[in-house]
Amino acid sequence: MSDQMSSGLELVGRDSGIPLSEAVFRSLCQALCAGLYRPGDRLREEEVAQRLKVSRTPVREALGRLMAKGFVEPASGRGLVVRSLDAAEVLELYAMREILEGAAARLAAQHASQPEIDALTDLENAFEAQAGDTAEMARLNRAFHETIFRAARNRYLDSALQELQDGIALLGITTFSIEGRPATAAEEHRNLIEAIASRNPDHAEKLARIHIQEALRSRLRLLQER
Amino acid sequence: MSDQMSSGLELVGRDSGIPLSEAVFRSLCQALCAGLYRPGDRLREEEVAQRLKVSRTPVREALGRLMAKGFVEPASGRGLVVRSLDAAEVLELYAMREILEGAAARLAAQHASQPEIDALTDLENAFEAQAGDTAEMARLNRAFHETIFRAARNRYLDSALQELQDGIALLGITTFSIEGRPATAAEEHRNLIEAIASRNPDHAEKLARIHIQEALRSRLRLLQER
DNA sequence: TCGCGTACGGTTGTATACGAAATTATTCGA
DNA sequence: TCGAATAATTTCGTATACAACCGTACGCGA
Repeated sequence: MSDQMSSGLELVGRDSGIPLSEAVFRSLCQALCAGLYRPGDRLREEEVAQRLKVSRTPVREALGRLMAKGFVEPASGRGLVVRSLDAAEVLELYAMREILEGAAARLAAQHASQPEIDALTDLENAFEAQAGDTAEMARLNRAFHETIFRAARNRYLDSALQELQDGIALLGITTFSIEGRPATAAEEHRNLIEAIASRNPDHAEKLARIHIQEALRSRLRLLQER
Repeated sequence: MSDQMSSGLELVGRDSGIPLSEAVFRSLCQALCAGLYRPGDRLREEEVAQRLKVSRTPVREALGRLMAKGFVEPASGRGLVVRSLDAAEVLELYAMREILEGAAARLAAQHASQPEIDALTDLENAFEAQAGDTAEMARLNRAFHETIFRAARNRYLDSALQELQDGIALLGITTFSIEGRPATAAEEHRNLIEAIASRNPDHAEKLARIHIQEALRSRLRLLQER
């Protein structure tokens, strides 16, 4: 634990030569993913500026980017509010993910280099070595999928998938907290790696789509038990 | 022709209650698509601000959004420059479009309402009624595709496809200036409408993918004859 | 003549100040 | 007591001013 947890919302990476607005943006992303701001919460420029001890200008820039990403939306006269994904949007998000992850797996089976395939195996081993640490599992899982994205050799596909991943991170708690989900996901990952390594695009796409469908099942179970 | 062509870059929609930064953003998008700024051109905040007769603040916000869309990129010390798509990127763009348009057509075959199918037919009729006006053909073509996007009932898919369309608009001249391309496209459109109307997802996806592949062929022919 | 260092100009990054619009609270009247 | 109108406050949108950074060009020395 950091000794300066305070009320959260710490300015990240101020030491580096990155612009302040970038640091503010990252801080807000982090705060949103950490659940520091819950959906429906107001997000006022002045308040954020004061908490981060910067002026409104860089805050404004960061909020603009957050709005472009769809994380927050304007609430007439009351500043911005953190958006929440309704049930329909969750379904659409996973439907889109199925399309894109399927396509990425197909392309990865065609274009992945041997080092990339090795990296997938390494990440998967690390993933399975993690027992109960869901946060670390989520991190490794994301790294695994991002490796596939890059292996697909299409920057538009890559950035679209990154966007979706961010949207999922916004949903909060990961599905790996569900009993048995990590083991199932691990097996799906292993099969997918094998399909990619054996250069079988059709099979890779099919397995990736099934993987996302299973992830959706877990997600819905998680949402409904609230 | 407008009587105020001047040197271009007119501030659009200032009368409405939209924020200035939004108006600046639209103006710049328009200018970019119109080829007023060519790839490689510098885009300085101060210069744009003066030409639009606003301060740097809203210009800065607009340029930030343009950068997020990948239309411009920072050139250290020299402001921003308009990005150009190299050959590899064009291929990736169309590959991504094939994936997404295919998925959209599939979903549209499942979810399109009768009014939407009628709208597609109307737009296609209007498209074929246009003889030589390539600009109007491009507009109708985009409306046609956007109707399919919406009919797919997935807002993530829709926004991703809109982004790609913007990227294509950035390429400049449309492929409809090629001899015979409008007629070919029209036939592909008709076949696609029929597949959607007869609720055949597999066929709709296949036809949409072929349509994009043909569009890419035309695009490459256009690029190579420079 | 070539290389290095310094100085200058240009460009963005950030802060602060002002104005407009919308919302909310309060008060007055019925 | 309830409704409507007005005033006050909050919040954003825009402008302007200042500071820091990065290239570039010029000059000096080897």
